[in-house]
Amino acid sequence: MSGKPSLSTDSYKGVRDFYPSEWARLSAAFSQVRDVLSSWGYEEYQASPLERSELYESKGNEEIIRDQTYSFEDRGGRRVTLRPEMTPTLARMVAGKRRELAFPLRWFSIGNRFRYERPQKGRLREFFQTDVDLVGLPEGEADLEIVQLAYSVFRSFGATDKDFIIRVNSRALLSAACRATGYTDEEGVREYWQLLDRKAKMSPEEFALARGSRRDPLTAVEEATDPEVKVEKDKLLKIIETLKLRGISNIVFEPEIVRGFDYYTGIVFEIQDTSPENPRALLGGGRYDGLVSMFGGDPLPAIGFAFGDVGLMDFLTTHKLLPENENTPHLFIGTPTPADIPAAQAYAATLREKTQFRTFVNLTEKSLGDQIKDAVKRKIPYFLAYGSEEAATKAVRLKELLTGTETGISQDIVMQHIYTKEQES
RNA sequence: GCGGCUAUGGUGUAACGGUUAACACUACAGAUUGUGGUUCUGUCAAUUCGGGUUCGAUUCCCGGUAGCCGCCCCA
Repeated sequence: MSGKPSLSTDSYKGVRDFYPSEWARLSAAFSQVRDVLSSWGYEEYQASPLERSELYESKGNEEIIRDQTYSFEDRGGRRVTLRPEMTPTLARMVAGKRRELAFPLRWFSIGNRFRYERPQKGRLREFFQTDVDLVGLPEGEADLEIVQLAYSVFRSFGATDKDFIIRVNSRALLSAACRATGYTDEEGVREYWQLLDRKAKMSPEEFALARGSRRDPLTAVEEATDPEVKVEKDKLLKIIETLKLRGISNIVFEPEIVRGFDYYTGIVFEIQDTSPENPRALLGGGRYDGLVSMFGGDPLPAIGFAFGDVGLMDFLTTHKLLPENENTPHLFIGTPTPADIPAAQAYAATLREKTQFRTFVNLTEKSLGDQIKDAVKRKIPYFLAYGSEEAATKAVRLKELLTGTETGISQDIVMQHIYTKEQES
């Protein structure tokens, strides 16, 4: 390359390229998540990232839509938004077929989300998120299952209860506390919640100053003298108690957590990393009983949670829990001369035929020595040369590149040999 | 949207107001034409972009862009 490149190889601002080794790690984590969710009977669904803009606007707060999503007009004059979150899509899909679906639904989806924001730590313009929802059941056992499921996902990676903490609160409790302290107007309540959301970043004095002279709803939660507050608080404490009895030791009542979404109506919760380097919420969720009815019809209760890939990978890295995944081919089949390629390809085909065996044939004109170098560089564990000699004798010399040992065996048992070796290690 | 810091080959670093911008790794080629890793030799490859100061700028100044960090926001 000489001179200046006319075209940048950088990815677009705030999005990532995943080269095979990186994608292998991420997709291994996704597989793990899929396995756990499937084992609980949750079914995967998928939808396009393109949505009509109204889907997000109908929840209010137009500023967010305008400033913080990728929105544009298509050639037919339709306003389009790249989905910033999955829940409205889920609600739309559920509402669209509510007469034919078998409730309760246990659904999940793993896919990309887009937010037009300034990229910074843990926040990108495109990220992958797993959304898990249980639709059609009112508060009760469904709430317990969803929290248990979130816990199980993290535990399945090998995390212990010390690695993370589940913080639980209730929107119903917060609402009752606000009413009890005289926050009657919706706007005032929302302002207070936003303030509460930031409380962790503020000093107590700053918080008191920002709150003004009114009585703090958190005090009402603490005292629980108001009957309505007491009912909600007892209900929440009971849930936490039950979850502890079911083996979740790292769950706490945290009256300050709010979660950002407006549509939450009941329990809200988040999972936080306990390591000091990674103080962000890794997973968030809650009950949203009103969302589906925005599409008409009776309210349909639902509860769910979501977690992003960035936080998850940070968590797994800091706690050394990254699952191993090998996308790497098992075997490099070298060819002494280009004329050997057809025979080698035919042999490779027989190796692939019955299993997921990952192998390919050298198509370059490099010498066998260079082909081996190539295989080493690609971190491929096995190498064999396939040429006229092997085609005639039906025997190959299988080379284990890590140790340098070479085994002369019948070409029919190569796969078996490699699998046996892998099981031993 | 606001603020701070940063920007040198593909990667990680170095240096300087003045001739060929250094080193390591990587890549590529060869020593080595049916069996690698070591070693040796060689080659390719960079001062983010625009403007200013200056005899001269990669270096100093301003702006753009990008990255990181913080704020706002997090629906």
